[in-house]
Amino acid sequence: MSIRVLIVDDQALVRGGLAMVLRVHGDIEVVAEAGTGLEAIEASRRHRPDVILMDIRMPEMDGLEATSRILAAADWDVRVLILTTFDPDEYVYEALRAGASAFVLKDIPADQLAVAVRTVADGGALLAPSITRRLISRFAERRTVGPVAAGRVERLTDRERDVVVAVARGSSNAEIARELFIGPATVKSHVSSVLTKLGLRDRAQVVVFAYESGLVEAGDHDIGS
Amino acid sequence: MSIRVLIVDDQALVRGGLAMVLRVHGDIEVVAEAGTGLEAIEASRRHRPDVILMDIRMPEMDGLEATSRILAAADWDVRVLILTTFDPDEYVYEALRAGASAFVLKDIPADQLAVAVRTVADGGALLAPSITRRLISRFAERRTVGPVAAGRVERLTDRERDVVVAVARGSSNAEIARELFIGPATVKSHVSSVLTKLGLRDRAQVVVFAYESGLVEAGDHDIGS
DNA sequence: GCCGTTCTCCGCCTCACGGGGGAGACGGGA
DNA sequence: TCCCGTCTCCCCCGTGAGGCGGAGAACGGC
Repeated sequence: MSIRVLIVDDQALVRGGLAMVLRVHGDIEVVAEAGTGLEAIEASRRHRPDVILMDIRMPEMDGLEATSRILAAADWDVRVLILTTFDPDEYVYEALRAGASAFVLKDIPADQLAVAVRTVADGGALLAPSITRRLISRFAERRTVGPVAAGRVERLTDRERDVVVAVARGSSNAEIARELFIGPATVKSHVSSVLTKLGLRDRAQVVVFAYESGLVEAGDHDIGS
Repeated sequence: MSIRVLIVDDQALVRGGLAMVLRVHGDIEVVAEAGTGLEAIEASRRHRPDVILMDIRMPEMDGLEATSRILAAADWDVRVLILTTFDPDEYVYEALRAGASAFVLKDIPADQLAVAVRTVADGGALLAPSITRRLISRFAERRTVGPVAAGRVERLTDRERDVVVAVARGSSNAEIARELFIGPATVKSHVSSVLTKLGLRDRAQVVVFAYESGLVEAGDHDIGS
């Protein structure tokens, strides 16, 4: 059971090179090639590949757009591996949002490319080391050194932190009072000292602070219930 | 110039195996081994390795704690590669926050481990495919399907979105008016329609909405200037 | 014992915020 | 042509929010 691959790149030479590199592996089969985003959509529908090697910069429709369209319309199991020359941030994040499973640079060694294809086909994901680095640091800075925020969170007392978290859920003072089993006046005084200690103006800024400092994280809770 | 590696694992057999696997590569040199977190700190200080292969579960002090302590105290260039058996979420995120450059599972093929060590030593980062997958999906879901938020953002007009973003930076109505070159009354009416359309109560909840829906993201801007 | 911190709560005052309602201008679509 | 959505702006009014000042109780350290 070989891995069926579709190669998408506007340069025929690149397509040929990739196909040649992959064909030497017995478990990988290049079933089609495409030179534009539109062709990629058409080819993927007809050949139903397991993995698509997708370039980004292409005429007619770029690889990111093609990726989201293919994934949105696919009724079979297909994964997209973005293969590009440069690694500008926007592309990476857009690609991940588009649903790509991998983002590797074209300077990848030939044997590593086959590994990447297998990894993706197996349901895994894979990023170029430099990109992984950025993604990690972007993720890691969340809880560690929020910009101005850092170094001020610890000045808050436990109770004040409770209040901040509640405020960051969108609760009013009265609601917070009920949640924490204290009087509304107490909530107000906690909020006041929080505002003073953090140099903020109102509860809206407290919410911003909570997210930026990592005290709460997007996805932690719901809104609008 | 070989890569100097410190191996940290509480099981001597595992340490030996890893050392053996790595030693066959001419460019990698195992300079020391440690069996606990405390030993790891001591050994890293003495041998100043380029890369540390770090297990998580260990007596005395676990690998995550040891990682952050080593990285915090290090005055030379050292990177940590977390090498563990399982892949529970908490560990991954804690490891990334602790400053690890890589997180790979022990079922990694021997030759891939050497690749991982070289990647990390080169300043890159690397995650096990399954973990990359989770990190990506965790990242991707931000802008796509914010819980209740999703499906409501698009009901906002362009101008209303502008206002929401401004509110989510912690701006007051007067400030937003200056930022957008419109009257304060106009800002109020935009904010009002936003509150109505989204079923929210006040601007604090708008901030929550903005973060939860991905309209703004932690790290996008500063607070407290 | 005294002092500092934290948590709890009270009042008073001011004002930005948000609801309600209305209105004129512009542009696109029926 | 008329209608609708959007953007702009205005009024009044009630209230929640936040600043300021004060106070008592519990706890722990000196």
